[in-house]
Amino acid sequence: MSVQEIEPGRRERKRAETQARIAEAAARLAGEHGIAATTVDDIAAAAGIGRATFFRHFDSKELAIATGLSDVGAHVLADVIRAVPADLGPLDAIRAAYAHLGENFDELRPMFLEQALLSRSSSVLFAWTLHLYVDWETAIAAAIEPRFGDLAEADPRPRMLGALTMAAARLACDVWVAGGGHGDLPALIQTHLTSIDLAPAHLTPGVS
Amino acid sequence: MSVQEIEPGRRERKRAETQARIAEAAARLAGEHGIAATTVDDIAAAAGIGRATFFRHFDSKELAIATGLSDVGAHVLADVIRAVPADLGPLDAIRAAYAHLGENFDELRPMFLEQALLSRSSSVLFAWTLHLYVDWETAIAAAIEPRFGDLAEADPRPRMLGALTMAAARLACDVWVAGGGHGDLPALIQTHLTSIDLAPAHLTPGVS
DNA sequence: CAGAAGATGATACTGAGTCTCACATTTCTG
DNA sequence: CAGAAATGTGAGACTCAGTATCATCTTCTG
Repeated sequence: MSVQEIEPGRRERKRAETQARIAEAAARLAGEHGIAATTVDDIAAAAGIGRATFFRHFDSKELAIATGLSDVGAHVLADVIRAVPADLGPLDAIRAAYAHLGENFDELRPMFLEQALLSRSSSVLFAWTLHLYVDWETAIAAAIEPRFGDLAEADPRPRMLGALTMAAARLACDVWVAGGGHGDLPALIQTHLTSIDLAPAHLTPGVS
Repeated sequence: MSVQEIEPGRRERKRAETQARIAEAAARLAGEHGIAATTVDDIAAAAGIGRATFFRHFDSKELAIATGLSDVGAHVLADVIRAVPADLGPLDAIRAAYAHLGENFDELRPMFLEQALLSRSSSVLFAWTLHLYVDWETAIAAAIEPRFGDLAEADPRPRMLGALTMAAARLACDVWVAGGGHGDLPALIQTHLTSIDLAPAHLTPGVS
């Protein structure tokens, strides 16, 4: 009850800022000099912290890089989903969010391509990228949950749809990168997302 | 054209055997003493090879452990899918394969639970487990591909369905582990797999 | 059987990740 | 507002993962 009034704790905010600074430095240095040539000491120095502090924020070098690479482009999806008209169903909301994110894709294209190539250049980094995807899955699931009208207790659908969304993004990105980064990535993601038809009518009754 | 006649190369077979021996030793030692307490030297010694040879077979300690953990239970899915009646559609084939694998699940339950807990006990190991899942995705996609009647060039459906299958397995396993490993894991996977209804009719026309 | 190609083990080296400790900063409490 | 408690920080030491090199041995090819 003295200096800080509105804030939700000064420590937490500083911590988040430091974390973002580390991730940004990690991704930038890895992009400039390559992953192998970027040491934790370099990243820590660039972020203005000590080496020990680095590991208090990230479990590994690769996780910091992966976080820095994707903070720019992906975790925002959950926020966009929340901002989309409330009368859209879960899947439609995701599609609308991707459409919204794709609007100024051309500006971001070079950055996206560089990040996609980098995260696929090392299997360690790719593994950590996949680990991050699980976090986003959870975030997406939480964001679309209110849009299910008939949600039972412990309903698997939000999580499954979150996983499906991230899978669509990842596989579409694979195709996009294989094509040299030309082509419309957001549209590719939408194509992937809506490619499979899992209507109950297609299930053969009696199979197990 | 002297001693080896039928074999597909002696080198390749030995290499596969060594790899399996390493993975088995890695998973066993990690299960007995924990991941942190298991060094690459230990694993190499237990597998009867030198330290340098270990890294010629696996990119990391965690990948070897993850491979050893899951070789027992999951990569076989693709083979089972191929063995299932040819007139079943892609999704039905996957469901039938899970049903088949679930038949003697009770015997394997303790092993599955131990492995699931272990792979979730360390975020590094979990990241590498996710990395393996991508390989399985690909294997599953290849196995169900012939079951799509109308497959276009570079059709995303097999890969998407592969990803969906692995997501269902992973998320169901999360729920299963959270419930203490009681409950019917194969049935949980099936529930997850068929939970989301992605019929085209549900897509609102005009949403971007 | 001889040479090519590849696998192996030993060794040395870099750097990731962990731990501990002294010190600084923030938050809590009276 | 002060002092206490809790938490964040950097520095240094240490273990071990992961890489590179080289001599030796095994497997394939003709």
